[in-house]
Amino acid sequence: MYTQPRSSLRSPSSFVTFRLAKLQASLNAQATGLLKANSGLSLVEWRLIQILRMHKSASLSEIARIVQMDKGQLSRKIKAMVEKGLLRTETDKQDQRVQHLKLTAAAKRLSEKMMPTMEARQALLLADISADDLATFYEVVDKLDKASKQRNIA
Amino acid sequence: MYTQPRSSLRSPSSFVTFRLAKLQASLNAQATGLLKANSGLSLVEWRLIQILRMHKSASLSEIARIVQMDKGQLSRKIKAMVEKGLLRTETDKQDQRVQHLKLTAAAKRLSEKMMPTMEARQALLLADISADDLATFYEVVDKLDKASKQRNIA
DNA sequence: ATAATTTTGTTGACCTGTCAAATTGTTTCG
DNA sequence: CGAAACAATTTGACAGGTCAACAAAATTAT
Repeated sequence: MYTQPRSSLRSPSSFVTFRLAKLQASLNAQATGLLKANSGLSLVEWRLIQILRMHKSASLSEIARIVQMDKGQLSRKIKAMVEKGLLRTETDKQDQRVQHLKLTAAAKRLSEKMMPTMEARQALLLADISADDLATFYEVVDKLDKASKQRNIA
Repeated sequence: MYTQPRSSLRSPSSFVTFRLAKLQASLNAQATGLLKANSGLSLVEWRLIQILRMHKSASLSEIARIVQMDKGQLSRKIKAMVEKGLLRTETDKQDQRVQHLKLTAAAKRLSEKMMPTMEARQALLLADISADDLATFYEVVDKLDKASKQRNIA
């Protein structure tokens, strides 16, 4: 017996992706606002700083792999951050193409300063959500992520 | 007794928002690819067409409210879509500022043509997800959405 | 009626995200 | 060695998204 697709597409908002897109926009606006008000950092800058806080030093390509961010965008962003005094670059001794990126003291200070706010935000976001529900949520996110990699449909 | 924040922020990828951002990028790429291959529509065009399929006729401001999209972006997009022959505009009789937007036959044909693919995609995305898990997922999305509207933190 | 306010839509400026081509340095292999 | 293949980064072009200023029309308040 044939059953209707679970979420019929009569309404655009029933597309999973519509809802996620709206959520994403809202989350971005919130984070961008907090960062701007408290540190002057952009969202991308904040993310790069967090990556480098973890990895101490990484090259553009490594970062691109880790966050799945576009190389081109990264290249430009890094250039700007070096000019703003947030990053230092060191050319690799063996391979002169690769630049190792490191945080400057200024970037570390800004990161320290923002961290409580960003953790408070994360806590606020998750406040009403039970551990079980959150686990289920992440499972679904992972499944969607996997399915979204598939490029041949119909 | 104090417990660690549920998701400690040692790793950037533990931010809910990191994961959602990556998922979003992947979903967008998938949809954009399908649309381009099968119809030449952009993602935004597809979304606007779906909104108008539901509402028959709507003004720019109404759409902006429905999808929470920027007025400026909409204005330009609509102009382009009128030029491409996807939309018609009709000036309101009572209020000469408002333009009612309607789909052209061409837009409806394209939408019909794409719909099976987009429904198949939606089905693929949700294939492995139980109804219960999906419900939980949507609940969490709604909670995140609400929390993301809060602008004063810390 | 008319001045002040609000609403609708347009425009300019600017940032982010994606794709592809170009550049430069490194490695592989005949 | 030297040509071809490969990898890291840069650049150009363009779509998407956000913000703020603006003009025109409508509403309201006096």
